[in-house]
Amino acid sequence: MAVTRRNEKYDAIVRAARAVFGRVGYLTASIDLIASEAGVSTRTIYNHFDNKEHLFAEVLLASSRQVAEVHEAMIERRLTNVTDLPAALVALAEEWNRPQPEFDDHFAMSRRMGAERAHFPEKIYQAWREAGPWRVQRALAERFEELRDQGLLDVPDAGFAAHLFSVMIAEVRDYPKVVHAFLYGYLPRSCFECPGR
Amino acid sequence: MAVTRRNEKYDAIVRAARAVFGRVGYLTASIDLIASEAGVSTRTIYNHFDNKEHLFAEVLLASSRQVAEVHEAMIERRLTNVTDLPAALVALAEEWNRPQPEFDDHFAMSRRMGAERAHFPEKIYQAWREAGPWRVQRALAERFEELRDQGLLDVPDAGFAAHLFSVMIAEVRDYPKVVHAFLYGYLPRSCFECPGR
DNA sequence: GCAAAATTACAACGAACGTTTTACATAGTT
DNA sequence: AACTATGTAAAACGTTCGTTGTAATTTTGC
Repeated sequence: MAVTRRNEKYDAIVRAARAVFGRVGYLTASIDLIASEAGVSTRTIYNHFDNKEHLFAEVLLASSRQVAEVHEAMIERRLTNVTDLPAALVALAEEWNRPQPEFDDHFAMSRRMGAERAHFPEKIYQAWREAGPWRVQRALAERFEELRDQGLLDVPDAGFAAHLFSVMIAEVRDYPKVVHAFLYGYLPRSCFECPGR
Repeated sequence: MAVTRRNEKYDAIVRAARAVFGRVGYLTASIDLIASEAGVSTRTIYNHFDNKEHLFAEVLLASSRQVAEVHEAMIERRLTNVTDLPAALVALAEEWNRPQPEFDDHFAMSRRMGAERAHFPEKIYQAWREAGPWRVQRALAERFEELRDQGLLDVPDAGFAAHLFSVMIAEVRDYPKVVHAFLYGYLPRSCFECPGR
C-alpha cells in the first residue's frame, strides 16, 4: 500500500487517538485534543471516521490484535523447551509487563475497559475481549497443557490456571513471589500428607 | 441525632449519589440525575455540598469506612479458630463477594477507581485506598500471620500473601479453585523434592 | 495545466453540564 | 403570627463537546 497523504493522515489520527484514549479515557478524550495531537483538523477526522465511537473501536481492535500476536509469540518463546519452570514463568511475567513505548497506549486503554464499558456498545467490549485477553489466555492455557503433559505442571484445568496466572501478574508486581505462590502455594509442605487433600 | 428534614435530605442525596456514581461513573453522573434520584432539587445539593467533587469524596470515604469495618469483622470471624483452612478461605471469599444490596453501590464505585482517578484530586484516591482496600488487607495480613504462627500457613510475607489473595478472589470467581491454587499451587507434588526448591 | 481529492480553518449548531441566581413555598421554632 | 432555616422550581450563565457546513487552500494524478 503506497504511502499517500490520506494514509499518513489516517495513521496519525489512529496513533494520536490511541495515546489520548489511553491517557484520559474514552469520555474525556475530545476530538479537538486528538486532532491537535495528530496534527490534523477535526474535519479530517470526520473524513476518515463516522464518529468518535467508530474511531475508538477501530483503534482498540487494531491494537488489540497487534498486541495479542506479540504476546502469543512471547508465550511460545518463553514456555517452549522449558528447563527451569520458575525462571521461565518469572521471565514471561517480566517481559509481559515490561514497559514498551509502542504498546503503552494500548495497555492504558485496556486497563480502562472495565470501568468504561458502559460508555460504548457492549459489542465493542466483547470484540476487544475476544481479540485481546481471551486470545492470549487461550495460548497460555495451551502451553500450560503441554507443560502438564511433560509433568512440569499439575493443572487439572489449564484454562483456569491461565486465567489466574494472567490476573496475578497483571495486578501484583513482585513476579518472583507471584510465581513462587503460583507454583508452590502457601500450605506448609507437611500438610500435603494431611487428610482432606 | 434527631431526624430533621435537613438530615433526611442529606441522607437521600448521599444514597442517590452513591448509586449514580457507582452505576455510571464520576464523569457521567450528573447533578441533575443525582438530584432526581434523591428526590431533591439541584439547588438543595449545593446547599449541602460545595460542589460535585466534594459530594463524591464524602460519599466515597463514608462508605469505604463502613464497608471496611464489615470486612474486618468478616475476616476476624472467618479466620479465627480455624479447623478447616481451605473451607474457611472459601467461605471468606464467598462472603466477601456475595452480593449485598447495601454495599453494591460502593463496590461499583470502587471498581471504577483505577480508571477514574485522573478525574479527581489524587488525595481522594489515596484517602480511599487508605480507608478501604489497604485497611482490609492489613487485617487479612494479620490473620495470615496468626495462621502462620499456628502452622497452618507458610507465609514468609503475610502482607504480600494478603494482597495476592484479595486480588485473586476479586478477579476470579471460582473460589474453591482459587483457594486450592492459593494453598497448593500448581507444581506437581513430586517436584517438592527437586533441586532448586 | 487542470480537475479531483483531500485538508485546513473556522464558524455554527444543538446538547449537556456544573453551578449560581431568584422568587416563592414549606417547615420548624419561639 | 412572626421569623428563620431550608427546600423547590426554573431560569440563567459560561463552558465544553461532538458534529456538520462552508470556503479556501493544498496536494495528487493524469
